[in-house]
Amino acid sequence: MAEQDKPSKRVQPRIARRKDVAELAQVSPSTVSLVLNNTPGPRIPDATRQRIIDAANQLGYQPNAVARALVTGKTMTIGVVFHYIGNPFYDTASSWLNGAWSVFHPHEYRILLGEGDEEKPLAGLYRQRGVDGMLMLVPPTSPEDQDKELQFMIEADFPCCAIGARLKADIGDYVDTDNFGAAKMMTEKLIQAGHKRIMHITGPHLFNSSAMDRLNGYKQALKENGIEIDESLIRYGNYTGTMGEDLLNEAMDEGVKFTAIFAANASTAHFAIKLLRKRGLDVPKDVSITAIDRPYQNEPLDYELVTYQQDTYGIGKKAGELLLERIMSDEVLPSRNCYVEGTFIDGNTIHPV
Amino acid sequence: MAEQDKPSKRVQPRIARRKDVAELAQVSPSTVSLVLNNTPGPRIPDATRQRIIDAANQLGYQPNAVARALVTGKTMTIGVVFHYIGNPFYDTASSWLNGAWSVFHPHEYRILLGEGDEEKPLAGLYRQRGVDGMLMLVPPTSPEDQDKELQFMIEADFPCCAIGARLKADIGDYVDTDNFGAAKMMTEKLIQAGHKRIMHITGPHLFNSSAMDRLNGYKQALKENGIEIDESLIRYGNYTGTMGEDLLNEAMDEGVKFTAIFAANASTAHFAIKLLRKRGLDVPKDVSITAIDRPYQNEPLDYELVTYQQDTYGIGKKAGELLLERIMSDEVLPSRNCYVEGTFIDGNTIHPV
DNA sequence: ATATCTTGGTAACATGGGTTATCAACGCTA
DNA sequence: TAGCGTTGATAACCCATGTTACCAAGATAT
Repeated sequence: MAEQDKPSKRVQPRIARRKDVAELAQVSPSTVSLVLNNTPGPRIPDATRQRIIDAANQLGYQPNAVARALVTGKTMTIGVVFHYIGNPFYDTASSWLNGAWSVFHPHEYRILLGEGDEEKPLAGLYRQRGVDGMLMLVPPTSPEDQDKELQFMIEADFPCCAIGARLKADIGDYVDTDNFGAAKMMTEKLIQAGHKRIMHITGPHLFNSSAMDRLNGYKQALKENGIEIDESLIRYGNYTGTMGEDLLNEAMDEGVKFTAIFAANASTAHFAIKLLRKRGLDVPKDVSITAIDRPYQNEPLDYELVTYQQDTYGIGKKAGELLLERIMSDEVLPSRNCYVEGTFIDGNTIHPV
Repeated sequence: MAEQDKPSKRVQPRIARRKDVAELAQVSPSTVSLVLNNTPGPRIPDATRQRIIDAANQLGYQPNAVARALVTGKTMTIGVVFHYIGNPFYDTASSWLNGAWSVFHPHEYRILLGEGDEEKPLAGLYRQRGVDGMLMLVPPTSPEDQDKELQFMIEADFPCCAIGARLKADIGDYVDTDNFGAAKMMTEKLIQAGHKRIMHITGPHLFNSSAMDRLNGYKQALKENGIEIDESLIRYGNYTGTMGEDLLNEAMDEGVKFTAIFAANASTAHFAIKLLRKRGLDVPKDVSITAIDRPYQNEPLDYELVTYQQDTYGIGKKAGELLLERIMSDEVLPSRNCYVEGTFIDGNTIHPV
């Protein structure tokens, strides 16, 4: 039987290894490590140091990150897990990422985009030792699955930070907007303008803590102002504009009376306004609207929503800081909750009753 | 001198290694590899196989990705290098990413976000052996630096794909919109409506091939229609809306006459329209506008731009496919250029002269 | 009984670099 | 000259895996 040749591989010019540098500089590989890593302790005279540094430069040597990760146990990589309905990466992700990036980049940490897989959403990155910490934006699975998946990470006190939704499991930190407070404030703005029949189109409150918090903030505002909660005014949505539109349509067809809407998020508000107009109503004359976040940040639309704009960049940054601290720390830090303040935008979508 | 204790580390429950599985299954570590990787050749009876699989499940074993990468030389990671003025990740990045993701995810490739560092933009990821291939969105440095930085990768035929701008260096593939064709088409739309004095606000044409191609497309359209190129109508911008606004302002202050604008990108168009309105002009009655791309994809604004919408998801997907093919292939593939078709949007920003 | 084949599996090496115990050579002192 | 400290560096081990050459034991053929 003829021995089979290996398939011919791309011919790659050998990338310099420690050994190559060592040979060129006439020292042992260990010495190269000692010098290039500036390891304290061993005394290497400047002449030798320089010889090694020159050799390294000449060869364009950079230590193999994989080998280094194997021996140090640190990959210098942060896993970022995004999840959104049907879309691993969604629009606003970029400002979160930029915030986190601003923290990690100076420390030479890289960002690895997460699994996005329904079956093994998180554990993979951790159990395969691929990352040193994890930033989670929106829990990837239902609460039950989470617990199972997160079990490994919890037991290991694996450095984690959740953004935009609290994890059910008590693991790592949580950074977000004060959704409860923001929702309460946005509802109060309507109440202060004299509104009493305020509809709330919610987010997926069963699976997402921010949606739940906003719903509770809405209820609290009503309570504190002596307005009875009318369940027919609460429409359970999922943060998508189309769903919000359908719910509103339905409510109006049912003949539910209201003079204002507090929408759980920007997209819901945007589509609600579109629908109201389509049905011949004026915003805000006929219906006032507040929300959380604003469609198309920083850009003028033909209305200016009264809203509470989350500081997504700030949230990403803060989350990065907490996570980095957690990674650096030798001790197990307690879980921390952290709210990043947003901005109230006083638009033109409220009209006094 | 008292011997110093190592700082106490987080106590982590030991993550199962191959060795642990081997012990539990009463076999050698090698056998574990053979079974779990389904290595062809060695004959392991089903009973033993099952014992190993059970042990692995029981321990939640997943092979250490780092060790595996070291020995195989494949990290199963794609580097994605984004660069934009001041912003490592910009808004539309998400659709590119989603396109690329749709290709890589099924093959178990992960995405590592690139350097974003002016000094060592690309070489790091490659030379440190961190990634198996690279997707580059917008060249990170000036053309000169690129050549120097890319030298290593070129010599190695390192799998690369550029998106949104050709690299000067001949390395890997290039996927983009047909910028020349699109620009020509958008200029022709204006010409067909009778316009002859058409201003073009460009992108950074000295550093970015897409901006250059669009400029050339604009010129070509004029030429083919017998319209002389008037340099005072070409304003050299950089794709940012604010810059475009300034340039337009300047041109108008200079008293340059024009009846239409072909804007190099969406942001430029958007800000141009805002400025024109601010200066009391109507779009399109006084000034017609076309562009490439549309501000705020998929959402209605109070105008509908006549534009050529790039298929960013498609570009990301195509780039992913070419890159993957390149990574999988043992041979050195020739450089390929590939245009992904976009969509013409027939808006309302053209008015016949 | 001996040679040969098959089955089932393992030992050993390689990957590239961090870390530490150790060591040779040299100069100085008693 | 022996003993000792210092300087300058290195050999050896470790990380967790993939891979291949090899081997022991039993079965079969001669």
